[in-house]
Amino acid sequence: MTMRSPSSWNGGDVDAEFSDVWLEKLAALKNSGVDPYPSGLRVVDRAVDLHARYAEAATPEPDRATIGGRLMFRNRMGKAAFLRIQDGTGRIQVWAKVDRVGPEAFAQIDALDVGDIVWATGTMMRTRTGELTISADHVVLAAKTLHPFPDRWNSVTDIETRSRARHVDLFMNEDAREAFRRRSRIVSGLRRFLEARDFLEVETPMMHPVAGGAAARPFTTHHNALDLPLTLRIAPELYLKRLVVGGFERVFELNRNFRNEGVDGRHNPEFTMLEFYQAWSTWEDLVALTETMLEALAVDVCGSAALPFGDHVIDWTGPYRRVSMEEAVAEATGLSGADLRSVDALAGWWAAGGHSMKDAPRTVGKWWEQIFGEVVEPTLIQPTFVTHFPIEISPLARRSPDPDIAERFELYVAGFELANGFSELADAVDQAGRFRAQVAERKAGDATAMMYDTDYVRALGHGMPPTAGMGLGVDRLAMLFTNRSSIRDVILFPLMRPSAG
RNA sequence: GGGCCGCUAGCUCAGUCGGUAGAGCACCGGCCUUUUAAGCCGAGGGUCACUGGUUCGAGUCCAGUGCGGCCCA
Repeated sequence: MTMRSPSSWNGGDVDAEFSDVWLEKLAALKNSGVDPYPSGLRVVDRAVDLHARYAEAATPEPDRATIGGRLMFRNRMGKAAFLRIQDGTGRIQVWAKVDRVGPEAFAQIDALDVGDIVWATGTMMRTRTGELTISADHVVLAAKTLHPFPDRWNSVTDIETRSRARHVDLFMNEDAREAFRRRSRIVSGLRRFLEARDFLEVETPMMHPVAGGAAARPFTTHHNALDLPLTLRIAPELYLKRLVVGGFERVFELNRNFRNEGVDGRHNPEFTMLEFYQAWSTWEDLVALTETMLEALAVDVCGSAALPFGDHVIDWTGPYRRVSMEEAVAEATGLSGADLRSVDALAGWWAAGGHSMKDAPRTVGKWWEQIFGEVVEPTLIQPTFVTHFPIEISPLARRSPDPDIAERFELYVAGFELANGFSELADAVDQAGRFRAQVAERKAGDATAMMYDTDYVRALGHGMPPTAGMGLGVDRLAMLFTNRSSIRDVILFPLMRPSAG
């Protein structure tokens, strides 16, 4: 049986959920008049503050300290005990002996289990070996655990157990706590960076009549009172640009998107994306802004611009390498000149490499996309801007002087896509045509092709200033900044099948 | 969707050639007033993921299913 979780439903049977041993402990406490879940206890001190305050004091003044937290280790020795308590900041040791707390109170301390939430008050001291310790006057059970404590040495390592029971992962593993603290600093750092540049944070709908702004399958849902089919959003893009039309010239949204696709080490069906739009700008302005932002964020959050990731050290110092998709494909294939714009030449190279021709692309741009994704993408370890994307896979981006090429870029790091941005298409008539082409592809069987968004075309018709916009995958950035190879290690509660237990 | 791997006590894991189900920690009982993964003595705890098959006998071999992990598409 695996560790129980909210997703494993047993019909609410308490006796099935908790073993007899622990329910008997709980009953014994209640029978002896001890409230196992008391209210109103307050803490005055935190472990990290105590360690800082007495760092220089060999024999600290007998100042009072009052702390609370989870009992992580306990050394009982007859008529005295050491308790090591972990609060939200760290650990502090508590020393309790019977001739100070009294025999009745000591019996209750003796009955504590590792894993209990404990409150303690006393005076500061150091042990014989110099460890800062609270010599307790009172130790009180603040919340009784009903579960056996995980292995003291090995903790909980299985990624499934850690994901399903994140609370256990967090109180057992400091590196898990640190990863999620760092993720929080990444999010707040991104927010501060943009707010300092006069961006306005907005919240646009998560439920869309027409899911748009990206090539992805949506989740579907339904509004009862309006009898309205809805989809969860796959991107906030179209709403954000309608705000730019409205005159909010710098907007961003830092929030969840939902894509009804597979789950693996880099994909969770709901994921956090930063999207921002800046009027009176081009894609090249955002490339520069992105370099500035990520370098500053790495230093701010991680203390360095050179961060380990797997076997690599990623150097987040700008400027990053730039390569056009056509150059990247030329380098990968050895093709040149007209061959790079020839479906036959590209298909020939692909087939000659022994690759499958099943569902082969029918346009130059889609061949570039396929060859790039297959051959080039995994090799882009250091931050690299790939630029000048094919127009037919960029239905919301402005055309470059070459009408087959969009003013678009993507940022690749560690072999995967981290960000995607472009100069926004402002021509409502061109946009209408691009949507129609997408609808045609959808009818031809591409379930990820976009749908025609009338509201968006109508909005563009009011005139949008020349604008550039970008989306950045926050979960993936968190992976890169915390050196985690699985997205499940940086999402507190990743989607998982309900466990059988 | 395909391939490979995993699933044994609450946790981390052993389990040989098919022959009585194991260890450490946790939990329970006893001792222990400065420990540091405290220590010492003793006890309990198992639907070996599930279903079926082969066999005198299956944790072990075979097939299927479930959940998960890694790689590929």
